[in-house]
Amino acid sequence: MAMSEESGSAKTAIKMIQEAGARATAARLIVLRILLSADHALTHSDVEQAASAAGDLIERVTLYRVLEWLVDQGVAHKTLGLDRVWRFNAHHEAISNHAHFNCTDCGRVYCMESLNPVFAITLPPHFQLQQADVSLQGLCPCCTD
Amino acid sequence: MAMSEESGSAKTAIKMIQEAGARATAARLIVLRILLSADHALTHSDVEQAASAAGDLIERVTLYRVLEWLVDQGVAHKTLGLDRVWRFNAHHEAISNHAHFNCTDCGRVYCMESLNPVFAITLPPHFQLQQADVSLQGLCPCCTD
DNA sequence: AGGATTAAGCAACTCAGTTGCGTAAAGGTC
DNA sequence: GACCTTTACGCAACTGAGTTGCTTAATCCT
Repeated sequence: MAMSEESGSAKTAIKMIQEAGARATAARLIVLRILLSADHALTHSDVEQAASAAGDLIERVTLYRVLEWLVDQGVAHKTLGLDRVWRFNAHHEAISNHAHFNCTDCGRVYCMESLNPVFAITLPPHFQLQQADVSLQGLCPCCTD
Repeated sequence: MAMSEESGSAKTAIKMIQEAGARATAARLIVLRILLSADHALTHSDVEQAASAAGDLIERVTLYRVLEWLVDQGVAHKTLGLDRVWRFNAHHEAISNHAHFNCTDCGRVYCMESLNPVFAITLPPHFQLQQADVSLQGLCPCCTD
């Protein structure tokens, strides 16, 4: 697996991984760099294609494990699209609970980082709330007429 | 496929199907009856097991098609669980947009019918909102210590 | 009851994600 | 810098939800 010379965002990627106290392997750097530079959440195969387009071939299973690992480390997070496919996203700064926007046309998923809606919830008895997510559906900029 | 005698909820099921202007087949009645009597959203295999427990064997593909059909008719609706499995639910009365509660322990999904949170959303430019869903995570009554 | 329409049933398939295990790479130690 | 332990990669085979095509059977309208 060829490692190209480090760019600005790659350094950040290395830092993020090393701060997690783990090995900065080629696959992890490549994947994290791709996630960081994307403007929307990427599927496994999106990442695979992006890597391959850059000349980096990443093995299927490795990619699954890297993505899962990034989520476990808190470096990335994942959302389930309406097509039952996980999509991954990474951010330079830790962001709080935020909404996701699913495009009903192209299927892309966007993180609405600044969108943290406040709403009051009163659950039925014996339900213990841990987290609340907002999922938005509509048309993304690429798909608006 | 054996049809047992009609109970109260089954009549409603028949009505709901006939009002959709379609054939009230055995499979559709059985499935709809099961969905109506459940207190939480059911997976394909939940329905299959419930039917089989009642002595009604429903073919895999038929079940998929019935569930999909019920959703298309607006009689049932479906939500994606965190395990990437669709869960189905039916209600005697049409209910508006509502939140879903995902139990992080047992995986069950509950419709919070009376829970229709209001929140203000301002999207980035060129995003067109069509729908907003709220997904809750936590412990359900079965799983609370 | 008869006949056109529509759904059920079966088999084979797709596709995202997983598991097990042997090999290779990372990074600390001498 | 070479060595060694730990950890990740790579490969193959598997799982399980959901789909598709096509034949047979059931529904229900007249």
